[in-house]
Amino acid sequence: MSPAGAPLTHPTREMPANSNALIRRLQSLSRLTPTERSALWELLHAWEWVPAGAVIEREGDCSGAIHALLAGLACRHKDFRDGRRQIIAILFPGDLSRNLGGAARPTDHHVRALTRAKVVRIALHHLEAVIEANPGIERALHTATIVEGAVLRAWIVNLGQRQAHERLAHLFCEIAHRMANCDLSRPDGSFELPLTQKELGAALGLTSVHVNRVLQKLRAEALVEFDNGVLRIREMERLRGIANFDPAYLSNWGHGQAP
Amino acid sequence: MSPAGAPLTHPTREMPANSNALIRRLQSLSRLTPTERSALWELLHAWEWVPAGAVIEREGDCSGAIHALLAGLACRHKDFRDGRRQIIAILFPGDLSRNLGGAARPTDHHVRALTRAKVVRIALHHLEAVIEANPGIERALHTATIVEGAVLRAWIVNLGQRQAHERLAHLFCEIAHRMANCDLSRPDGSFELPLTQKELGAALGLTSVHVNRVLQKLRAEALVEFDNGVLRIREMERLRGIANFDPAYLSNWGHGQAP
DNA sequence: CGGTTGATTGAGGCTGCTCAAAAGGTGTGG
DNA sequence: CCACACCTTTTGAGCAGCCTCAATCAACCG
Repeated sequence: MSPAGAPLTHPTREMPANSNALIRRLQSLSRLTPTERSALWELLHAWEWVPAGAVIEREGDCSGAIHALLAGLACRHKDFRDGRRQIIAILFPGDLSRNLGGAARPTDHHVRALTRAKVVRIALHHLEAVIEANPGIERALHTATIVEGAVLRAWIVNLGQRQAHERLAHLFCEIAHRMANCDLSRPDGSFELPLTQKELGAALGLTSVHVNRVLQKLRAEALVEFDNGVLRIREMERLRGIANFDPAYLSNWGHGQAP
Repeated sequence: MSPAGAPLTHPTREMPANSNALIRRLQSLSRLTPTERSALWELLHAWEWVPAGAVIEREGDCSGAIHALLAGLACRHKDFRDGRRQIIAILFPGDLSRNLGGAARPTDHHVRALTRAKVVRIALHHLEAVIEANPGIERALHTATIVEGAVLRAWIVNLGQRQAHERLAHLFCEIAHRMANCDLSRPDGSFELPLTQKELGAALGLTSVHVNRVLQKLRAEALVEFDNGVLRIREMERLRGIANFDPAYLSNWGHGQAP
């Protein structure tokens, strides 16, 4: 809890680095020096809460800023004119709205808060200046981009090859692992997941009606409980078997430190 | 053909940089100095041809090397034990088997030649040394990663929301644009695309039987011709309309130079 | 010529969609 | 406190997109 303030020059007593989701994330991807941690900390103090449903970044935006999610859940999604919506990715605390290096391009999708969310806007020139002085941060950000790419590929496989119940099972497995990585799981393994069935459908390429029926089947087989925005996976092993889920893609073996 | 052992002081007459697909690609993503171009050239002289179907990189591989595709087509794909296969991405000349920074992790999918392909293996430590001396190369590689991410997101939308005929139309549009970017289109806009209907199905999450029927419909409406491994889009505008295709995600506006 | 691979066609069936309506929950205003 | 609107979940009936299985045809190759 307390900052573990090992002074280099003298990293402030005010920097509870471990309480910041982005710093925690980057630290798990690549080692950060105390200087780098405090440089990050400087970027992140002007956060604010936004309500569920708020648009964090609009499609077409090229305002020269990126946003970091510090608490809550968000998603990337693309809307069609006829009402179809695809959720492309789910963002957890510590995720960024854009990848470094692509920040100058207009975004091709919306980023939206799925829950009340703690968000900080980071001006691009500001971030670049910090990176300039702290190459370790750049390395960590690029590693984050790599892991995100692996998740996108897993989603493609999920949408392309699996049937509805396998698809939902896989999504639940992924979310459970990422929740645990963010320390958002309760002791019994359950966690808050305030997604509607419509939103699950938008992530899975299914209608909310069908999600409902599939969910009932998973419930009936005592695999999961999902009520009141809380998901509890009762039999992870069987669920993993159904989904053919392998969590390797979510971690960063090989580079930096392992979780 | 000949390795062009150029001293980096004088940018040799032997370096037809524009004849190398990777150099051309990176150049289009970010400006490269002559020194950087020749440093890249050094990395790429030991290429070889591999036959169609050859595995370029195996799932689970962590050999400390990445592969660059210099000619031909390749794909990333994931296989299930029961025979299902999803093609996750199509690689064009100038694409890499892995993203820089993730090269030390074991790959989570196969990379396979779709046609006879010109491939060069690049040892990781070698690449890192070159990047160390030429930061412009690193920037270009990261931009390539960003663009690749945009393509993955477009595939997720395609698989999740579009019906078979829209899906196929979208894939054809994407391929046509990327072919043109690689100067692989003929004057009449047609190009070689030696994919089987089974492979198209594996990319689109459809069976080859259904791909066949959808293809017939597109043909019947005079939208495309697809015979003998050659695709010709006869009415790009209408095809784009069906697919709801917007090519913006394939380019790199904002950073470096525009195509 | 037989063997193999890919394209094509047909019949039938299942998964997941559409349309519709009812039930449960929540917040708002009278 | 109730009435009302609104959203989400749930359920049902019918349909359609896509799959499965199977067979035929065409091209290529040793």
